[in-house]
Amino acid sequence: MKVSEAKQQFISTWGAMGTHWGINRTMAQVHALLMISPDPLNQDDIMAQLNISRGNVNMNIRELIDWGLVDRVIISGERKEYFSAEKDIWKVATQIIKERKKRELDPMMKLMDQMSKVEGDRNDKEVKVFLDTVTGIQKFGAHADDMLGLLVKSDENWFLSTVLKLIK
Amino acid sequence: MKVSEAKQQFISTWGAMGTHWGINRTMAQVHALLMISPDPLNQDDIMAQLNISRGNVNMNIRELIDWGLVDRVIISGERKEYFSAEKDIWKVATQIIKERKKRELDPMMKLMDQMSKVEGDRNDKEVKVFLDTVTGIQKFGAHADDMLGLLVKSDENWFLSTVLKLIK
DNA sequence: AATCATTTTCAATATTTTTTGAAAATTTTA
DNA sequence: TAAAATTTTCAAAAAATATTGAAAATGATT
Repeated sequence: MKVSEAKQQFISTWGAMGTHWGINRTMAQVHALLMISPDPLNQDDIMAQLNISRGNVNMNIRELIDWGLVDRVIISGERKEYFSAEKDIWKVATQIIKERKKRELDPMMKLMDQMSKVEGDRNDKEVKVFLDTVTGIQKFGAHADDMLGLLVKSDENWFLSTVLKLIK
Repeated sequence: MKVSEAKQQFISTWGAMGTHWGINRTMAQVHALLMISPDPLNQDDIMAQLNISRGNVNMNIRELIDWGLVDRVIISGERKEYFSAEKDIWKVATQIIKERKKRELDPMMKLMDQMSKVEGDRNDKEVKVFLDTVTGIQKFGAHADDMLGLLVKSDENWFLSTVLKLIK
């Protein structure tokens, strides 16, 4: 496989993967493109490479910056804005996990807290099953939280790799 | 908050959460409804509770069965089919993780393997950055795999909770 | 085997999400 | 400060996705 071909494939796959994870296909493609670009790109570069409109590039880039996955880069002597993506995949993952936790897990857990205070007779089967589900999610959430923290740290932790293999 | 109100809220939140994770809103709602239902429900029950058509219920139930999250239940004396969802949230999570790994992570890693064999000069910056990205994803994927295995097992493993807290 | 009950399918429709592109806003240059 | 370059916005159009509902298929009962 040639490099140019492989790059196309990479971008397209990363985009498809994005849709499975609740991320806009184009946003994921822009991200992929920037990850494998040795140098920062500007809006026109991205438009040309992905065959999409200026407005589309602009919106998705903004979103990527919002997620902390892409940075604006100033190139001296250049008038246009350039963009580059974090290339260390660990940092990318860490960033995504942090954001999703903040945007999704935290609010969900807050809601579960409220729901666990629901009024009703605990001997009622309806109420019991509902509360059990809520409590289960709460416990799971706390654990998942620890787990994600662990994933983020495990890269740098020599001890952990050993433990992981051991338990597996 | 009253139970009926809380249930509605739960279903709606679980549905919204689903869309963030690449899951059809209705499918997530049906799942939520079944999780908090003390007894199995049939198609008509689900239609009534969620205000959706028969065809829609049918398709989403089938998908949930496909994911291993819902089971058909035979109720003796009843002619209709009934459905129930796994209520242990750990089993639910385990099942989802297993399925997503199989459907998404595994094929992605296979593709990365192919891409790592791309032809081209490794001194070329273009090629180098591309290969570094691919390699990074491969390493991350392997690690994430271990990690998911760990998450799945950690529920039953007394030792792990300690380690988790320790490292945090 | 005919009738009734239930489930499944799928073309048509509705809804949601994404994309476009031109106008407006902003920034830079002269 | 006017003109040129660039970025941003957002209403309208296009595309993708989800939903409906009625007809067909399947299964159960008499």
